[in-house]
Amino acid sequence: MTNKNHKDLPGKTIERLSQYRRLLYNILQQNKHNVYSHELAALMNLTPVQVRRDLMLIGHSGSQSKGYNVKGLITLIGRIIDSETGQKVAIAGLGNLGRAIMSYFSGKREKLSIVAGFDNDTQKTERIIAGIPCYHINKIQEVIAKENISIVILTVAPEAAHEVARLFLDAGVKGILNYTSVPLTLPDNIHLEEYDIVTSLEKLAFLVKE
Amino acid sequence: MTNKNHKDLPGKTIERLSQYRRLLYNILQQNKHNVYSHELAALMNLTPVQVRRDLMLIGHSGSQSKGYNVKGLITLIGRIIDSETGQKVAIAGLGNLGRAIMSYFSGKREKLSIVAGFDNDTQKTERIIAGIPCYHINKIQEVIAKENISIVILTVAPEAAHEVARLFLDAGVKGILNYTSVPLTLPDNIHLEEYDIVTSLEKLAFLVKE
DNA sequence: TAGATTGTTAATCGATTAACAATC
DNA sequence: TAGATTGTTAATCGATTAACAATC
Repeated sequence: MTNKNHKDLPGKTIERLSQYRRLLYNILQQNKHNVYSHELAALMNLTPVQVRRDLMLIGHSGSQSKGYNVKGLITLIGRIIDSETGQKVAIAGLGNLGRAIMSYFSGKREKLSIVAGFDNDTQKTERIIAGIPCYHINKIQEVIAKENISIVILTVAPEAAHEVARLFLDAGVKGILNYTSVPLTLPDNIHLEEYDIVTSLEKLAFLVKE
Repeated sequence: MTNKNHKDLPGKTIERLSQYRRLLYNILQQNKHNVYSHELAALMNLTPVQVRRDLMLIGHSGSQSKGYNVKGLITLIGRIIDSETGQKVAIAGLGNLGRAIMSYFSGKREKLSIVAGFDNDTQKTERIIAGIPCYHINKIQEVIAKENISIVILTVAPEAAHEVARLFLDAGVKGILNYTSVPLTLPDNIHLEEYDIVTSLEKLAFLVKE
């Protein structure tokens, strides 16, 4: 049964859809037009059942003889996770991490592009880094409105995290990807993803020492 | 009841312990020696119950009048997640992301230190970056053994991910923190944490567009 | 005593996996 | 028909939250 309401797809399924798509592009480049659930599963370290269940949830069906059609699946995933009109992203904080993300993303996703960088250090602003124009943070309001930016990636220093987040919220941003080590508390209508490098390294260290 | 067997603490609890500890250090710096579960919860965007349950699982008890003792809790968390002797970490890939992590970590954790960087570009190796000596990847075996490094952070290009991971496994590393966008398949006795920036940004974009 | 808090079990929620029918 | 595969429900597992007793 097709699940028309993509809003209520499990969060983990959404994450995997993003990863399936990337692998599917690779598969297509190898001129392979169909793929079995166990092949995708092996590539992603999952069980074939989980792959089939994810595809069931988005209403993509395959054939027992040939598996799933790669192009069709790429298209469907795009219809689900991409926005039709495209979404624009800003980066706050142009240190090593900010620049790493900038150059990593540069031109990768059609529907999701980083279009502005911000920093409070004038040495780093009013110029173009990795193809992306960079501004002083006192231009947040102006640039966010003009470019219609809906998402910001926070890579600022911990001390500045709360304040900078607030500036972007006031400017109208709807989602924050928080790479500072400071947990943020945001209004309910703002979406938040947080990731903390220290935490994941400490967790791994805990697992390794056992 | 004290859970002596820290091995089977829930993974999510381990992650939160790392974050509690960081906040507790801040609290201590403000000369606050006790903290209530609702205070910690507010700082981390959790419910007080969840905080209390985590602390129950590690066997730390508080007082109804004063809450939890900050120093005692820091010490206990350290006993659980740190290794007594300390653990050493290498970074593979000295691009923007690798360097961001290096400078971020530099001297932050006593029991967990990044002691070597590796790259295949000789321009970036045989020198010291952010206080950390950097070597050509043909020295992996030698350096990992000499320094007794048990964890590697992978920030290499996607094409190189599998090959480089293998080199480190062969050299005896026990855990991999994978920041390449390539999912890795590893032997059961090797611990793995993966994080993919593109996936989290795409997930956030999906949530925002709804 | 009333109010605030900790500590703990049971219930719920979310995600994965087992089991198996249906199809090629 | 036998074997491999997809599709789907039910069972299980893991994590969070609700409920409440105990204590200061």
